[in-house]
Amino acid sequence: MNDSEAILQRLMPNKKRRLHKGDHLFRQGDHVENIHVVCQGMVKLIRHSIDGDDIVLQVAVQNDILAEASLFSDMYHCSAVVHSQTAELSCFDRNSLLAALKGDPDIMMEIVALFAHRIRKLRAFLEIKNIRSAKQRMYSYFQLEANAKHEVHLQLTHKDMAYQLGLAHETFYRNLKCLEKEGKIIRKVSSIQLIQSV
Amino acid sequence: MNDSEAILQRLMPNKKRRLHKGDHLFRQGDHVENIHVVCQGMVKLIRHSIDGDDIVLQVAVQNDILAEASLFSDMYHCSAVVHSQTAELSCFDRNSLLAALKGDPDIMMEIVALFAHRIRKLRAFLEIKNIRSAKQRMYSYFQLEANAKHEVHLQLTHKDMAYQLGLAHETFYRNLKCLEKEGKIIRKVSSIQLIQSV
DNA sequence: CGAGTCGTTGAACGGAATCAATCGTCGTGG
DNA sequence: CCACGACGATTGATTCCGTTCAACGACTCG
Repeated sequence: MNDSEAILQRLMPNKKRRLHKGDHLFRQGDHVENIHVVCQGMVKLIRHSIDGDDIVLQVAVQNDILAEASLFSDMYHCSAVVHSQTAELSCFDRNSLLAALKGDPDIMMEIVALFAHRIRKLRAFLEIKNIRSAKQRMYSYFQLEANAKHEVHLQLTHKDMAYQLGLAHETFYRNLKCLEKEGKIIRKVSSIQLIQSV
Repeated sequence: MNDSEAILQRLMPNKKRRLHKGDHLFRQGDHVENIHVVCQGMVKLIRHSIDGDDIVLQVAVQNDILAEASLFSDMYHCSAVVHSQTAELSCFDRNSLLAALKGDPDIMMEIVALFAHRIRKLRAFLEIKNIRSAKQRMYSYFQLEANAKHEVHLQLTHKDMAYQLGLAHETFYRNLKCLEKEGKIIRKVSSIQLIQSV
């Protein structure tokens, strides 16, 4: 269960699907029938362009809604392929969802809030990727993801985090070690503790 | 006028504000009174952390809504500073906006659609920033921004585009030249024409 | 038990950042 | 009206840091 799924579930029942690496959830050009939320695993959204170049539009992990925009489109503008060994998805019928939304302004407002929150986070992330230094970029990321106790709860593997930060995983490991050595963070089993400097 | 402003204007009247470089639109901790849309110029959203590090959350340009999430918060979680020489903003009273939204499900749905669209674009952008090669990153960006005629209309200066792509502006110029030399693009006065390969 | 992947470290290379300098343009103010 | 400053656009030279290639141990899952 996760935020996105929880809100949508209050609107209508959902179905769970379990898929495996390489499976297509949908293909570019398909008619939009379902809206999906990732419960477990990793799904890549890919846009195929005319000249053969594929652009990766999103690497969706836990709690991500697959192609929010497909709610408002009859056709998928990209393909979704499972990238992890397995993936579990929550499916909602698109038309029922739209109808239910229209009939429930309160939940619609919650959706607006959820989306607004996502946008803020994505924007912050974009700026973090403008930081040249790998170490600083990582540290800013931790600051952003940290809770009130300055803990970063790790939901992704280090390798996946490295990818999201736009770093080679080796660089990520090296700088993680370095940050620890400098006393700026403490690595724990499934979290990272940030240390306040002064 | 722009998309964001247009939708909000149908809900309620707005006020225009003109500001200058260095002006604060609001400060972290301030009570949220207005929602702003950038009409012209560049505004930086900055979060100040306890240990003095400032994280840039967003560099807002034309058509961007400043801190969508502030709609659902009583206090600003970041400061907004004008970064260009001048900036023109459209202001909407937050409480009136919320009330108007609740009373108009159709427009609320449009907002959901607008946000969904933004999210998709931001996600695509994030993935583009994972492309290591400057040239490929730029080309993917152009593909993403291109209209049906494979034209990219330039709203930002090259320097600003470079920044958004996370590149030094020199690198941007060099690779722009290179892409043109390779016949992949044609530079025009206020647009770039993409050439389909094969 | 073996395949696959994560986590980790080392060495070398390459490409982007950085520093630096020039030209053109635009706006401003004396 | 022109001189001046500010900034965008452009190119060259050099440096540096992140990528890449490579290799290994640990762990999980079938």
